[in-house]
Parts: sequence; structure tokens; C-alpha cells
Amino acid sequence: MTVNNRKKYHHGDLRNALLEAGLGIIETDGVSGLSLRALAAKVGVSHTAPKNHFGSMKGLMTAIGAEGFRRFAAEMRAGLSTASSRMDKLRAAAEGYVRFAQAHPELFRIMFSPEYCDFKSEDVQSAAQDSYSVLVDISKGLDWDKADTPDAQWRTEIMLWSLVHGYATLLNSGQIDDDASGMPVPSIWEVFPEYSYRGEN
Amino acid sequence: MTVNNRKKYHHGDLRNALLEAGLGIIETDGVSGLSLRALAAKVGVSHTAPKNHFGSMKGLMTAIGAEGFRRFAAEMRAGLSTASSRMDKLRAAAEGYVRFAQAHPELFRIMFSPEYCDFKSEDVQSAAQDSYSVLVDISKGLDWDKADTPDAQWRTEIMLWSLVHGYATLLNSGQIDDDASGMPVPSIWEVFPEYSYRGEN
DNA sequence: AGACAAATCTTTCCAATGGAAATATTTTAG
DNA sequence: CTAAAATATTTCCATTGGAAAGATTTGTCT
Repeated sequence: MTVNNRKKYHHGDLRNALLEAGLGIIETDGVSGLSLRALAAKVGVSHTAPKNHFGSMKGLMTAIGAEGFRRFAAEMRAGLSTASSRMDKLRAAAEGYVRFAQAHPELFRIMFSPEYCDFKSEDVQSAAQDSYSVLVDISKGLDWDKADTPDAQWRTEIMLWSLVHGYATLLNSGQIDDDASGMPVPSIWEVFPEYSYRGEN
Repeated sequence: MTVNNRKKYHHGDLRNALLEAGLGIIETDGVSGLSLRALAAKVGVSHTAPKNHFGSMKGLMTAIGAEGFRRFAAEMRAGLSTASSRMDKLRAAAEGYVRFAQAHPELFRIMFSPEYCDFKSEDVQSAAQDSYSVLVDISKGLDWDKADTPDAQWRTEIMLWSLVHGYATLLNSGQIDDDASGMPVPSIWEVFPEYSYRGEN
């Protein structure tokens, strides 16, 4: 069945087109620029069309957030393959995390704001879980607390995540800036405590 | 001049009354429940009254955010006086940070969201600076990287802040939860790397 | 005291928004 | 080929932030 891309009466792929257009609006105008009507206008449909596809504004935001998490995971994994040592992988993932947050601050904000992105959504949950699994892999074997128990592993994951996420969030909200004496903002890597992997230092 | 608290024609203290009512609405109904009209109704004035006092919705949010930072600083300082050792002070401040975030999640969100709270405001800036100074004091002398330079100090501040802020943010956004095997969420203290103060371990 | 200016607050109006409800159009199924 | 399901539109509504102009109170200056 050939796809007729000329003035389809039912468009054929409205949902994806809306998603794409929504992501575009967010990049250019931010979250505040995204309305059902602006989105519909950009795609050339009525303002209730997106509502049909996503149920509500929150539904749209949730779908966008899920797509955000997929791209987020990809960004973190980007440098992972070329990294040789585990420390390099840790560095690559952490830098990917921050890089994505800085490159797409509005999308990142949606992803981590429950009032926008509904975390109970299957779509979001699986995509977010996949993102998180990157951190889990990376933190496995980190000897932060010299222990090798599930308990210690769990705490290490959360510490790692908190550290990177807090850094990215504070950067994006404009809270971190050069200090009074002109000291430059340290990179995420400089902010890390001294880590090493068990048996690899 | 005695204060006539009965049906003032010009109310006398509308700005503070609006602030108080606004904080109340945020506690009970969250940010989404706060509108100029709902706020005005609660105080018994027209919906343009708050606009006169705060310029705009964002102006109102900014004023609320500033008040939030003042209460935030107080919360962090609360346990500081009774703490004897510096480690206890560190613990008290960090726990105060997280406790405030969890007790007032919506207010906390406003404080750290530039789209709500305008950080260029003098009011916000001084209050936020005062909050930050708690962390600065606490992190002074922490031997994380064994150095005693302004540079290392600056990095330590940001690490400490990122860690605590990320943890609080992830908690509030519902991202951190008991893990698959039922492992409980570690406290902020358990998430901390092994810290000590120079010459005090 | 009186008058003019400044502030405070209200009334009225408007455009934009998310959403509900009903209808029209196209596709699919039997 | 027809009924049912899906997709999309039109129309309507309540709510919201804000602009503009007017009313009321307070302050100041002579």
C-alpha cells in the first residue's frame, strides 16, 4: 500500500506529526509556547485534533516526555561504546546526562515535572526505566562505600543520580553561576567525588 | 496611629494579606490552584488588586518564591544551633534542605523554577543568597578533595548543593522509589559520600 | 483648611486557552 | 455494500491574565 503524502483527508500519521511539531515548538518557544491551538495550527488541523489523539494537554505532554526520555537514553549511551574503561563510560554517561539537559532544557523540564508528564504512563515508565538502566549499569561496582551489597549498590545509584541530576537542574535554573570572585562553574566531572571501581584503581 | 482592623477601605496591608493567602492556596491546592482570581476571592478584593501589587502573575510568584527562600533558610538553620560537631551541622542543614522540600513541594518548585520565580529580583536574590550561605558555611573545610584552595572550596559547594538538591528534586518528582526488590529509599545522609572535615576525623 | 497629586482599588472589557458536545467525513469490517 | 469505528471539524463555554479607564482614599503642599 503506497503512502499518499498529498493532502490526506485523514492525514494518516497525525499523531506522529503532532509529536514532532510539539517537540519543535518546545525547542523554539519553550513550554509556555506550546498550546493545543498553536500545535494544531502548525500542523494545519483543528485545535481539538490533538485533544482526540492525546486526551488532554497533559496527555500530550506525557507523550512528549516519553519521547524525551528515549532521546535522553540515546544521548547518554552515545559516548558509551567508544569509551574503553569503565571510568570513561561513567564520564560519558554523566556528561551525556548534563549535555542533554543543557541542550534541551524545556524538554528536560517536562520529563521531570509530574504536573506535565504523567509517570504512571506505560510509555513514560518504560522509556524512563531504560534511561535509568544506563545509570544502574554504570554505578555497578563503584566502590564508593567499599561494599558490594545490593543495599550499597542501591545507595550508590541514588547518589550518582542525585548528583548528576541536581547539577543539571541547578545549571538549567540559572542557580549555578561563576562565583563572586569569578571562579568558573566546574564541569560535572570536577564535581564528582573521587570514584573508582573495585579492583580497577 | 491605631490600626483600624475593621473594613478598611484601602485594607492597609493588602500586599501581605495576598502573600499569606497565596502561600495558603499553594499549600492546599498547589501551584495549579493559584490564580489571580482565586487569590483575590480569598482575600475579598477584585482580581486586579493582586495585579496592582505584584505587576503580574510572575511578579506574584516571584514574591512568593522570595518568601519561600526566607522560610527555607530558616528551616536549614533550625537544627544548626543545637548541633555540636561540624558533621552534625552538615547533617542538620542537609536534612533541613530535604525536609523543607518534602514539606512544601509546590513552594519549593516555585522557588527553583525560573518561569515562575524571577531570579533577577532583588528580593529573591538576597533571600536565595542567604540560603546558599548556609551551604557555604557548612562546606567550608570539608576535605572531599583534600585541598584547601578557593577552587576546591567552590567545587565542594557545588557538589554538596547538587547532591542535596538532586536528591530532594528526584524525591519530589516521584522518581526515586523503593527499588524492584523492595530496597527502601536511603536517607539523604546515607547518600552522602564519606565526608570529614580537615583535622577533625 | 483646602486643593491638588499620588496611591489604591474596582468595574468593564478583551483575547487566549483547554475542554465538552455534537456533527461530519473517512476508513474498516462483516 | 452497508453498518460500525475511527478520525477530524465546528460550535460553544468557563476560566484565566491582563489592559484601560474610572472611583475612592490618602498624602502633601501652601
